[in-house]
Amino acid sequence: MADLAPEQGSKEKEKEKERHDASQPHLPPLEGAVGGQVVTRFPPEPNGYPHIGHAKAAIIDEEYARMYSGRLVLRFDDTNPLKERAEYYDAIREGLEWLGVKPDLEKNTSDDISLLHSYGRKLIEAGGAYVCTCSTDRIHDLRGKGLPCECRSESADILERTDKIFGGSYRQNEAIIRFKGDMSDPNTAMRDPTLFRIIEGNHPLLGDKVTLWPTYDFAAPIEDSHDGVTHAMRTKEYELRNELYFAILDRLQLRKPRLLEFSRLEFDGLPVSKRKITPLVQEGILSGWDDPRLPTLAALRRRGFVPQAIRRFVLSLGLTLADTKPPFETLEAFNRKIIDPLCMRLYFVPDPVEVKVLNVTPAKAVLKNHPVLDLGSRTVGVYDSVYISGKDAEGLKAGDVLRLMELYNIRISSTADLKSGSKSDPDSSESAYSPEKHEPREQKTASAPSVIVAEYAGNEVVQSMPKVQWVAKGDEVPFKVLVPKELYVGEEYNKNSLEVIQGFAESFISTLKRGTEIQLVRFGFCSIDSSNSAILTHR
RNA sequence: GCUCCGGUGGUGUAGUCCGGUUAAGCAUUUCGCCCUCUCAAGGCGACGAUCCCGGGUUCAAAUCCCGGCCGGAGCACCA
Repeated sequence: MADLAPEQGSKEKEKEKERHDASQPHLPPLEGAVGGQVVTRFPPEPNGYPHIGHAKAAIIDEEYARMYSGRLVLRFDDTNPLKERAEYYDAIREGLEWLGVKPDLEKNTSDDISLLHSYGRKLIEAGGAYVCTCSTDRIHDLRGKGLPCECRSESADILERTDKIFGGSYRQNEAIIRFKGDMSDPNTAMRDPTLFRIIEGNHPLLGDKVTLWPTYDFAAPIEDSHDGVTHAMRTKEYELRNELYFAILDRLQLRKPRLLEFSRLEFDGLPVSKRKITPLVQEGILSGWDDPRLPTLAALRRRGFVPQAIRRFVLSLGLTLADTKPPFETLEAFNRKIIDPLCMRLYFVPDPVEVKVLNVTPAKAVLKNHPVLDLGSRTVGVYDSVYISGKDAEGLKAGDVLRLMELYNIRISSTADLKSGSKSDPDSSESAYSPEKHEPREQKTASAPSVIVAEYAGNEVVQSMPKVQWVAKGDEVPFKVLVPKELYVGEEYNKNSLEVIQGFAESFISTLKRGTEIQLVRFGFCSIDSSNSAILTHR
């Protein structure tokens, strides 16, 4: 209700307010933070699609920047031409935009390549680094033993070597620049780590003009310092490199940001690693990087998660070093609460079974799109037959009474077909539609009756009466719901990671746009994926 | 192997720095009840942790100290 920031759009203000609502999970205070002067940074490497792990880092970075009215820098850490690709810069930008993370500045580490080079040269000149021409094996070996190599000594040709490496006279693998640390330091990150290496690749932004590339260890501290970052957050696997980070800045006499670590975010069964995902995408087992079984932002989005839920979820995790995998259900709970009031309710019957109702006159049912909120309604004509789900039909016996939601009550007269009707082949679909191409698994159906006969049993809503959703015969459209399961069970790809549930839905469903979030009554929340399919977001 | 970091109910966390005022707050899950023409949301409630273990310091320890156990990370010319 504050009357501040009059120039800001009120809609924008609302959004901002919502996002930082005090009643929602929030982060602890930042040590050493001064209002208006905090600068954080999100430094992804453009080497893949952004996932939930990126979301955690980006959201924390942004929350802190906003919390102290500071600034957020998005810096693409693109110092390895072998891995970066132009499409990934875009994918990351898109992901952030969707998340609602708005950087105040966007830049690339590669923009500063000459700055980085000059600091590299400066470091060598100050005796803080040297050119090493040893083989990778030898370096590895000596590092393990805690012993220095000849290149390290102050010997003669250091100037010559320096000119050579900056002048581009060395080829890939012939020389690197190493930090002069302590070869016997218990922290192996300090045993003369690599600061620059030669990569004769094609950088998406700089092409092949540059071949001497800084490593993350060198670029990160300098960039952070140079970008005015006051609080640099990274995941805890970098902890051992903090010492190096500060040592580099010390020797270069550059301002030191504060460093904070937090644990990585990953879900059980939902691997984030490219090693596990890429092959599945390439082999076509997954539909792409937005396959609903993936923890990528694109997948979460396609599956029906909203950014606000991801933000709340991430904030609820807090800043902790403990390595744990939070339950995916928690994310679902956040999402469910947010989307529930926005989702239209529709009827879908898996495994449809026809119910013919006697003694009834054709009716027009007006179905509410939401039980309590005013989201409008739709009208469905019912002659005398409807479909209900196989599961609801299963236990019925003559005399049972149930309510077809928002229609009328029926009393079962006969389920005779149940017994005579095939106990046979559970995989043969008794419905007219046929499954499309590669469906991993068909919904298994116990012997379902083909037609149940019932009679009209009044229209009174009785609290205790079972209520089931239905689809009018004649109004039905074949519909399938993709149910994403764990992609990996342990180290193994889960062959049943995508279940496909077939059924009938109201024809109205096919008018919905892709990406529309709905709730299939007594089934779950779903994101419309095509005119005849949806993805289960969660129950 | 060496070094570093973690270890609070089924799960994720708050509290730990500045020891007592909560023998442990919140969320999620599960289970009840209420509401309800959904197995959703909402409301209420319940179950559930001797705060990894063992010592020590103290009138008092989840909180401090020591030892151990378990888990993770790093030891790349990746980030």
